[in-house]
Amino acid sequence: MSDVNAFRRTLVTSALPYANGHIHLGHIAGAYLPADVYVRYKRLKGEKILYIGGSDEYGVPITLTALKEGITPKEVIDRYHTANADAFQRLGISYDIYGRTSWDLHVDTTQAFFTKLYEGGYVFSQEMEIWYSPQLDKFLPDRYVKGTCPQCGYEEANGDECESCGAQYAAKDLVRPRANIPGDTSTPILRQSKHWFLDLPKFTERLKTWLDSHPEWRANVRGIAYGWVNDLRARCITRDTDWGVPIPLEDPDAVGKRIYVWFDAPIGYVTNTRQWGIDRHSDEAAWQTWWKNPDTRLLHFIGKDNVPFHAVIFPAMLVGQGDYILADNVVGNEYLNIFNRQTGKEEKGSKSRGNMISVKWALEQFAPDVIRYYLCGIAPESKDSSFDWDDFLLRYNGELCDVVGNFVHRSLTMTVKNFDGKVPEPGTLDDEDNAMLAAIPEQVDAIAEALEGFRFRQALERLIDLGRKANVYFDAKAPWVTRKTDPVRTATTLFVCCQIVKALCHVMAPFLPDGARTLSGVLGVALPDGGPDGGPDGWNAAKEALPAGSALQPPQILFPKLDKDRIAELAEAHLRGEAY
RNA sequence: GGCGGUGUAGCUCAGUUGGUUAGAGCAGUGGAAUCAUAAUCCACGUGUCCGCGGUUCGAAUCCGUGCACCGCCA
Repeated sequence: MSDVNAFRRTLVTSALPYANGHIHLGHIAGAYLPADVYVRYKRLKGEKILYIGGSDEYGVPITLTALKEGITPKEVIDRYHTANADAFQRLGISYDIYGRTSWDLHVDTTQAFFTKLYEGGYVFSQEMEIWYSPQLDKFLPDRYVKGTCPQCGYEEANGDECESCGAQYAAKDLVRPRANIPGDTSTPILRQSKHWFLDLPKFTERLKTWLDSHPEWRANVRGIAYGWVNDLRARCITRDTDWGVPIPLEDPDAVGKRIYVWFDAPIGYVTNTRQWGIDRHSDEAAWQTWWKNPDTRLLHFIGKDNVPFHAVIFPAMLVGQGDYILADNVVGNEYLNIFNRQTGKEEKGSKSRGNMISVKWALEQFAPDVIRYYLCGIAPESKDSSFDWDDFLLRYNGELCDVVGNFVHRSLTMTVKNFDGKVPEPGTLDDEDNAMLAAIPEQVDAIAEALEGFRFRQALERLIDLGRKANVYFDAKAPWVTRKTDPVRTATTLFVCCQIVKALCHVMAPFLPDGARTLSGVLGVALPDGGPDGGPDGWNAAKEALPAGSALQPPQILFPKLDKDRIAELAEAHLRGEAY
């Protein structure tokens, strides 16, 4: 296990969503929100951190969408890139850059990766049999061909895999092939085509050593990664298509072919870091600090489908470059399912089922903090979890609003009303006061510990726990009673409450940026937001006192409660498939 | 078929390196309070810790095996 304290800066990536559809809540709960919470926490703490994201814009499914809609691939990716970038921004996923693999710069980065691997002897070519359309005089890569699955007989199987039974097979094994292109009525035939392969077995020992050095990773990630590394096979990295990065070889067989999307997609992290350096520092070489300096800590946040790429294949590609760092952790998440109240069962989110909830739709219904709270609370960290409307209402209203929000509000309104809008001067602190004050740094550290270990649900639970302790204290001290008899006692109680509110303001910032911002305005405290260059420590500042006499603005409700009937209506709309 | 993950109170889950009567929240029942977003607080749990076998003075925690669910790869 690496010594986390030995690193000087952190580079965080979230999987690049495919620009062929709208991002949905499952994406957010797995790969984006946890990363964002982590990044915001580190920024608040003043550590140097850079957060990279972007759209994955090449590949056959995008050209298929274009064909079916009668538009260009460029129009497809522009539509979804714009929509997804906007959804992320509004939800507060705070990328330092949200790039695109269609950028010209990405051709350069990808080709450099390919060339280095080629020259290092990690890429070889081989002839293979591919389906070919006599009518269009074109090869038909993977999803351009449909047919009957050789395993289960499903008639809508793709060229290389079956959605029904999950089987993967060689193209030539597909039964009764047909072109999946509007207008092409010919029957595909098999033809030889030369392709290039990444020789993964050559990286086996290096990858094993690396995995062995990280016993602290999540069990699911380690399990999947070892499964792959123990049985590595060469993988094809080119495709018969014109939508992708050109193959940087003089070979005439490379004409009309492109680098396969799974190869160039993770390289997008590097491209986008390069672009960030150019935009931010006008420095073409700024990115190298983040990718080649061993005192940089690289972290990938992904869903489980992406584990093989981030824990095996991309690292192999990095090893092949010679001078890149490898990830210090791959934070892989399970899936977020959808709980169907009608059937009482969990189901997988899928477009054909129409049960997906897009971020776009969710943001039309709820404030970002509302979505962030629930999704962080049910993040599928060690096993699948599910989105459930009843649970959503219960968690958000019952925990965030009632426990934390209401504590903040009852404390501040009573303080402002009775002490002239200022933090009161405390009298002598008794044992309960001291115990409560002592609990603040304990709880702040406990939340930090959970965040450092990528246990986001636990971190959020500990935040709520501080609110629970605070309510117990408030009730025990009953300031609404002492107010009539003992002003000094009341002042002392509310002074302590103000300290808790202040701590809550800091610790909620990574999870609930809007609520934290509003509250920081009421309290007049600063929430620093460092970034790649670092800054002051606004996390541990949660433990510092808000001095007596500090002016308070009139309190506002941070987290308005959700109406039960409205949630029921939205759940109905969701059932009707209107949430995507 | 091979592999991985998960399996703890009605529900959602905590349970660090094996050690005293296995915990929390929600829901439920009863009570207190009324400052507050009708928000809070207190009290109340006879749970084959999935089953079976093993290691150990002692296992929810380690090993083996079987079962169930989810997923990856064939």
